[in-house]
Order: sequence, then structure tokens, then C-alpha cells
Amino acid sequence: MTKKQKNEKTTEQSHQRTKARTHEGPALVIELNGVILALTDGKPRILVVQHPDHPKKAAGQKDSIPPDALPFGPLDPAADRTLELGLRRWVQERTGMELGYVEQLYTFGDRNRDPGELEGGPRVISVPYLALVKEKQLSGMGTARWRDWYEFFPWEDWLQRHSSVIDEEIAPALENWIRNDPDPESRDRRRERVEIAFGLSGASWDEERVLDRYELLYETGLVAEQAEDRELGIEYERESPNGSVELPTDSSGVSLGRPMALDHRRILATAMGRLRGKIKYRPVVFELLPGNFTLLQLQRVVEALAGVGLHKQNFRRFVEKGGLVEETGQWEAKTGGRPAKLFCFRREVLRERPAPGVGLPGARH
Amino acid sequence: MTKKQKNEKTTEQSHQRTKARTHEGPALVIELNGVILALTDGKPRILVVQHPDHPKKAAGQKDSIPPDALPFGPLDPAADRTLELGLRRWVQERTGMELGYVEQLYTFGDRNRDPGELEGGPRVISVPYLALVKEKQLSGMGTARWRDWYEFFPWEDWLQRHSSVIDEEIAPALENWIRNDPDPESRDRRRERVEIAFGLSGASWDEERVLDRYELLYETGLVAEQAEDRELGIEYERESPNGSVELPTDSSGVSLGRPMALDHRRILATAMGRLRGKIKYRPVVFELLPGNFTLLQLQRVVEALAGVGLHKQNFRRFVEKGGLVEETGQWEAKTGGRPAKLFCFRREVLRERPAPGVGLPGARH
DNA sequence: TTAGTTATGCTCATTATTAGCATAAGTGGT
DNA sequence: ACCACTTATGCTAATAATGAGCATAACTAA
Repeated sequence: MTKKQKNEKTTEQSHQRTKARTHEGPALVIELNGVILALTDGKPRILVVQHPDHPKKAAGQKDSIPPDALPFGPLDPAADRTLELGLRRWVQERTGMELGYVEQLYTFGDRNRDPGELEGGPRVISVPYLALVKEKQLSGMGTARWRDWYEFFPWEDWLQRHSSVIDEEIAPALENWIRNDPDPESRDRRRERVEIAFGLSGASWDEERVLDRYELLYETGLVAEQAEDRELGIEYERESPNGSVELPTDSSGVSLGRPMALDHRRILATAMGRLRGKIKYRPVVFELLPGNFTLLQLQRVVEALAGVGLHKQNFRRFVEKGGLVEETGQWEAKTGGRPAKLFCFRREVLRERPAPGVGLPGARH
Repeated sequence: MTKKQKNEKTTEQSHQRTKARTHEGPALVIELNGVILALTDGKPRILVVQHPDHPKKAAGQKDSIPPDALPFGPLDPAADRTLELGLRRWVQERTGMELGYVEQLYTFGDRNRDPGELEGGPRVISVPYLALVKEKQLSGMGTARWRDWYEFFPWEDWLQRHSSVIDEEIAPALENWIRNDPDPESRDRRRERVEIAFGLSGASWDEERVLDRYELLYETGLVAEQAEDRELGIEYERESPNGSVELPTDSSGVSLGRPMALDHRRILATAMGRLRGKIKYRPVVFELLPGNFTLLQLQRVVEALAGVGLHKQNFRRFVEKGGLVEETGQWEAKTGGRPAKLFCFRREVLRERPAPGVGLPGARH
């Protein structure tokens, strides 16, 4: 087995990593990841850190900057009463941030998702959480920094029309990938997945399928993580919220979007898809906004999250008639044009409607 | 601490339980639970087993039948490549069932959700999965049996009008619970939660809020598990998909619906809510139906899952015009009336529409 | 043949959604 | 003061989706 050989090759190089992860016995660890999202100048940004023991660094490649990683901390089974409290604890300890809205995402437990396992490290189960915080209140610790989430997924940004990277790079590569499958049935399945995920050939773009798209790019070798995993000889068998995923085949050498450590981009994709879905039926956007806001501010946030542009007048009508907001009587003057009314979230809507979200009224398609 | 004293009291009584759970060291175990749902005579039924080491049984109460439990198995960190494969493995091993559609639910990791922890047992993290299977193909093993899921949640069944148990038992008890709160602010929060969850006083019934409702009944002492937990002295701090939950106060002695072991009814409530939501935007109902079906069969299934009645003609129009089904050319004669066309799921809809589900067209409200 | 049952087609009023047109009320520059 | 430009907000006409029901068709059982 070539993969096994590769594993051995890396074993010695990265003992630093193993050491950092050694626990007193359990072959099982729960890692709590946080996808911590805030809005700075109307752009969604997530908190990233530099992974302290990323293989590349351990392998002595000091010159290469370790990739961004989602902040994470272990669950302390003895101390943390709930998983969520565990997350809040270490986020508080290490960033000084008090998390507000918090929501559990998908639990990732695939073997070898953490390369440390190849060296006898414990099986690492990751339970990631999406957290929405009001503003950047980062008490500048360590390597942590905010990063626009579209840097990781440039193809998800449809705000200024079709993001061109799809037509120019992704679509041809995927077309190639489809053609390269020798089995006709399997080829059809590939084609269907591509068409549904990227809204190609007549299918419509579903902004929620962020993970589907990322996983296709992974399988096709269009994101850097795939090459990295292959290099490390990771036999990566994956379970996914949307069904299982084929194993990577070839590496194309292409690297779309900013890579992340381990499978963190997969986790981020999960978070993005989840949030894009959730804003439609639960009033979570307001967690990111100040108490008072203009309707255009609200619209810009929804657009930034969903990655699509909306029709202004219709959006306004939707949130007003839907009872999601109410006037405060105050005005915002610094709009650059006519002053705008300031609104606030109308809590009573929770009682009135079963699924009070903002939807995407008038999305351009 | 009275709670601690109580814990000690039960320690000796249930050593059988501890023994059954003893592992070779890890203070952490992943338990994979399956909410395995099938349809028999059009009714949603889930697979339940008798929990082998339920406290009551261990405490020597041999006469009392152990309550139903969701089937579960441990994750074998060494052998199971993914969590989902681990689930499939033991379900296959123990019931002979091949699971089809499988979906991960919320990961429950609260301390003391498994009473074994009180006696030094490992922290048990539960990762439950919802699985939909075509028919009852139960190769009658052990204590496993199918049980109508509304036995556990009688108040969720609105098919024949308002299920009366709400008006007669739940509403008064909740009203009482609200009034008993001495703090006015906290009282308002309780009232709002009740109104939203149960659609009381003008709010509309949201069939997806199954967990909210169960948790309110738990807090109010209207379900048996609460009394049980109190008896065992469990200091139960809970994290919930929909936010945190108050600690139980008094026990009313009332027991609504069939109880389950540990927090399994909470897990089941999560599954029910998730499925009720999912059918609206993903064509999962078809996983439960045979390949060919009449529109009324389809409607009955959706109604059974959602717990609400639908307008027949509108439902038909919805699924037909929405492209969810297509005619097969065959007919079903044994309808008791005019023969019905047989339809099948139309796969292409996945490509055409972003969120192809059945919705609840014409739900009675 | 009749009563009962289910299937299916069709209508009509109501409500939502889409895509714009048009006006209001600010800004900065000349 | 006037202009060009910006954003805010009101309104409308065409179209689509939804809710509620009438009516007919095609079978079964008594």
C-alpha cells in the first residue's frame, strides 16, 4: 500500500504535533470548533487562527505560513457541563468574547480527518458551532484575526453577477472530470451532481448548497486541501450532511479560494449553507445587526450572507408587511442621500408566524 | 448538597449498569442512536428496544417493565471509518436491516444525560441519526419492536382536530406553571415560550416545534422522565437545538405520552421536528413510500408525518404542478372507490427547483 | 339501483411576487 | 441657487401561487 508508506514517511517529521495532542489515555477526543461570524463594514467575516501544529509546519517548512484554521478547543468531559458551555468557556478564555447566538452544526467524525490519527493520535470528533456576534470586539490575542468568508469561497459570491470563476475555471474542470469517468452510470451521477450543485445547464443556483459545491471541488482536485491530503497519504473517507462523497482522484494543482487547515473549509461550508438556509425561516440576521438599522443595512446584510442581490422595493415590502421590523421613530441622516427611517426587530413576530425569516424576495436569477 | 447525597444513594443499587458500560479507560464514549422510521399501514412507526441497563431495572424493580429506548450502539473508534458507517454496521449486525436514507441529528453531550456518569461511568456523547426505511423488514430480533411515534407524543397528532389533551391537560398545567413563577420578567419569558410552542392565545401551531413542546412539558413535570431524573438526583443541565432550557422544578406526577429511557424522547422529538421540516424542502417522503403510489397515499403519509390534515385537491395540484411526481400509466384499483392513477417520484425535479419538498398545501389551521 | 367511497377536473376570490415607474429628500460641487 | 448624484420610499400593473369549494367520474357493497 502506497498510502501506508507515505504515512510512515511523515510520522517522524511531525512528532511535535503528536506531542501537542497527547492525552492521558482516551482514544477519543471531542474538539469543539467555532465558526464565529461578525459583520465589519457590512461584510461577513469569520474568526480564524493559525493552526499550532499543522503538518506543513511540523514537517519543518518554517517558511510556509500555516493556513488559517477555525478556532477550536477540546471538550473537557469532567468540567464542561454541556458542549455549548465548553465552547463558550474556551472562546471566553482565549478571545475574551462573550458569544451570543450559538448553533450546533454537523458533527464530523470521519477517521483520519485529523492527520494526527495516522501517527497513533486519538480519534478526533469535531463538533462545530456557528456563533453570531454583534461586532468585532476582538481583544487582539495571538494569531487570531477576522477574514472575509468569501476569500475561502470566491465562487459563492454572486453579488456582482456570475462570479466568472465558475465559467472560466470551475465549469470546464468539472466538465473534464465528468468526461474522465469511464463508467457511463457513474458519469451520469457526476453530471447530475454538478448540475444541481452549480446550477449548470438549466438548473437553478441554490445558494444553500455551499457544501455540495466545495465537496465537488475537493473531489475534482480544484482546492488545495485535496492535494495536501494526498501528499500526507490520508485515506479520507467522508460522511457528509448531504450524503457520502467519492474519494479524491487526481490532483489538478489548481487552488481555488484560500485554503484552510484540515477539513476546516468543509466545516465552514457547512456553516455557510446552514446560515443561508436559516435566515429564511428564523430571524437570525438581527443577531448580526445593531439594535437600530435602516432597511438598506438589513438588505445589505442579507445579500452579503446569501451572496445574491435583492430587489430593493420588494425586500422592503416583505420585511415591513411580514411584521419582522417596526419603526423606531428615529432617522439615520448619514446615508448619502435622503435620510432613512431606523427600524428595529419586532419580537412579536415569533408569536404570529411559524417561520419568520427574511427569505430572498426578488432575488436576481 | 442534597443532589449529591441522592447520587450516592443510587450508586450501589445500580452497579449492574456500571458493569455493562465499563470501558477500558476512556472517560468519553460516543453512542450512536438510531431513530429508525418506517411506515406500517400508513402510520409512522419507530424501532424501539428495551434498554438493557435502565436504572429502574438495575435497582431491583424487576416487576416494572423497562421503558422503550432508541436502539443504540457504540462508535468503535478503531474500526468505524465514519460515524454513519458505524451506525449502519451495528444496525445491520443486530437487526439485519440495511438502512437507506440516513441523516445526522443534533449531537447531545450534556453531562449526566446518562445516569451511569453519576457512578463514575464515562461521559456519553450521543450522536443520533434519523433513518428512513421502506417497510417493516424486521427480522424479529430480541426486544426490538415497532411503535407508533404518536404514542410518545399524543399532543402532536392534530389529524382529527385539536387533540384535546392540549386543552384539557397541557394548557391548564402550563398556565399554572407560568403563574407560579415569582419573577415577573421570567414569568413573561415562560408565557412567551408557551404561546409560541403550543400556538396558544392567537399564536399559530407550528408543527415543527416538537422539541420546544416536549421540553416545556419536561420542565413543567408533565412527562414521566422528569420525575425519574429527579428521583435519581440527576442534575441535568441541558443544551438544546433551540437554546438552553430551565432546570426542572416540581414534579406533578402526571405522565403524558409513553416515556422513554434516558433522554431518548428528547432525541425522538428532535427527529420528529427535523423530519417535519425536511419534507417541505427535500423530497424525503419518497424514501418511505413504495416506488409507485397514489396521490392519496402520498398525502396520507405527509399528513401522518406532519400531524395535520391537508386539502386534497390543492395537495394534488401542488405535487403535480410542482413536478414532484409523474404518472406511471398504471392504475390502482383497490382504492374502495374510483381507481387511482399510480405515480412515481420524478427525479429531475432536483435539477429544476432549489427546494423541492411537499410543503403543506392547504393545511387546516 | 342506490348509497357510499375515492379520484379528478375546474373555478373563483384572495394573496404574494416580480419588475418597474415615479417622487422625495438628502449630498457635494459650481 | 442650480445641477448632478445619491438613497429612501410610495405605488402599480401583470403574473403566479394559494385557499376553499363545486361538480363529475368511476368504482364497491348492499
